[in-house]
Amino acid sequence: MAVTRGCPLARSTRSDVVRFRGKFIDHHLHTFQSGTICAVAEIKINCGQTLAKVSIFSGLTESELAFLAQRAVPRKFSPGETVFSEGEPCLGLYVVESGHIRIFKSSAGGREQVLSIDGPGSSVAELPVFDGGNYPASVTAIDEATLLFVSKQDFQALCLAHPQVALKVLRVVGARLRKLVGIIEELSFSTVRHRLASFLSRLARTEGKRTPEGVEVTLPVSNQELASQIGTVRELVSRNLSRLQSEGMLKIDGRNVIIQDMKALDAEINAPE
Amino acid sequence: MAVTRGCPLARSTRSDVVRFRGKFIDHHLHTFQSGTICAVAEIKINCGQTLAKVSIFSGLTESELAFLAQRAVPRKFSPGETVFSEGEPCLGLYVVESGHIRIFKSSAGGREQVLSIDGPGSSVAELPVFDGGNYPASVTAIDEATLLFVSKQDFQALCLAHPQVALKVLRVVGARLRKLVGIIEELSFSTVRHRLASFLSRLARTEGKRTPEGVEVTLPVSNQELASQIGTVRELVSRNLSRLQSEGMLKIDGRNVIIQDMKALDAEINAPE
DNA sequence: TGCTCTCCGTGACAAAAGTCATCGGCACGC
DNA sequence: GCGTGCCGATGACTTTTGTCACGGAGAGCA
Repeated sequence: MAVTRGCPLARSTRSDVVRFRGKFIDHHLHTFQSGTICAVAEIKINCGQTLAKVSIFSGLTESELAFLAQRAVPRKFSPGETVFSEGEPCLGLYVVESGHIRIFKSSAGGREQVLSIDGPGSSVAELPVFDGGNYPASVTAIDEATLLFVSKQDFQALCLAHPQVALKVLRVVGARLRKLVGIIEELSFSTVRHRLASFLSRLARTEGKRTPEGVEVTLPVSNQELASQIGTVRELVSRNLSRLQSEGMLKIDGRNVIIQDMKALDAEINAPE
Repeated sequence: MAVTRGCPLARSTRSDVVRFRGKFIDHHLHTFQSGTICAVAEIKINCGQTLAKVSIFSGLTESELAFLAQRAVPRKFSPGETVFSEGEPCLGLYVVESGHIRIFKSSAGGREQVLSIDGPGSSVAELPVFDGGNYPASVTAIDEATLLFVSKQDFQALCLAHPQVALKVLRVVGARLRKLVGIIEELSFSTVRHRLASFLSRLARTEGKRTPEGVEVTLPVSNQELASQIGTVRELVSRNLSRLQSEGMLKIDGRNVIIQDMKALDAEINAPE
């Protein structure tokens, strides 16, 4: 219960002005009428365009999007600010317009387990909207982020009126479920070393640069955060990274990692046990 | 990779006649016309009634259920028989008519992690139906079980025609997601001892009998299976049970467990770490 | 009766995970 | 320039987890 870890991922860029804005437009404003505040009205103009890009809303007509845009409430968040917390009653879902969010569970002992990191176009909490329960996990903004809030009622109505949307939601949710099952698999069957190797390999594939020395990647986060993402603690990440380095697979320089032996790393992942 | 564990949960009641029946009506028969085989036609009569009891189909009209019943293909399984395996392309979903099924992942090392145990009225694989991917986990029958197979196409059509069904599916899927998140939480944050205590406590609450000695429960499964359910190995379940016993919380007699100190057990669950 | 299987419990280890404490670096703000 | 906080590395331990190997109980079968 102790633990004052501060907000993970939130770094230098803190801005309390924006934070205030975030607080200002709060949860209970989904009954909010557009146009009362200029800045907000302005954001709304973009909503239609943003919404069209969101996978679950693609395929809706112009006017349907407008309908939705009318009802979507934009909320701004500063890095580390919480969108909602595990256990709170679910009022509606969010769509990420810009920035990134972090969905996670936290333990009594102060540890955190990241379930998903999502960027623009993703929707968050599509599911608790339907089963009536509380939010099963917490969500915070990673960077400066704008989310659109859509109330439970509006969204359910939309799904009834447009079965296509419901099918899209199911598709998205399918992906989410796969991700969760993947996490379970890794936690249940593999070691920290495996998970770390797996993380690095994924990173290398998605954004590694080939250099004569090997594939170069930049760790996007601190060891602490990395630990939360692969389900362990800071120290073990540090130690395992060192170990991989001493075994000659990697070369670490701050957050820069050069994977010298990609084969060995991948072999690590499909290792016997 | 070694491991010849035999089929878990499948016990004495094996019947090869039924197994043959199960194989006979196979995956590719969803184009199957009703009436060609008497026995099957007979089962179909019950389909409508069964389907009405399935949560995702409740609320459909008589004729809609009949429509679905026409297309649903019954398949029988013997204990331990596999319904489908992880990685296979998803052809449709199943509804449990009778018996129980076991959804699980297996590791290269031969370990298994149970994701869910479902009984009559549950649907299985609602999700991969929509996102087009393969089945994310394997499913086997636990006991003698009858499942109804509904093809992807039929089900999608149904959802489009009856948005209510889609919403129901979303509700069901919400529950599934919660369960998965719960598993992740337990795996990530707690020890085998915790998970075991948690399992016992749950069991005691749902089907414990009060006796002068304490709450009496019967373990529904072998230690091996229990291990798969809480994400560990046989030996650890055995050892931890013994330890709880030696600490005076339990009294174990075969699969009969008397929880003498329910308070201590629950304290164990919400323990510091 | 003996054979085979599954199930359960355990001892002996080995390996992995996690805790605690310490140290040095770096950025920021006052 | 100095305190404060986050960050990373690492040593020293403890606990937990997992593996291997064995032995014994009990069911089912030929």
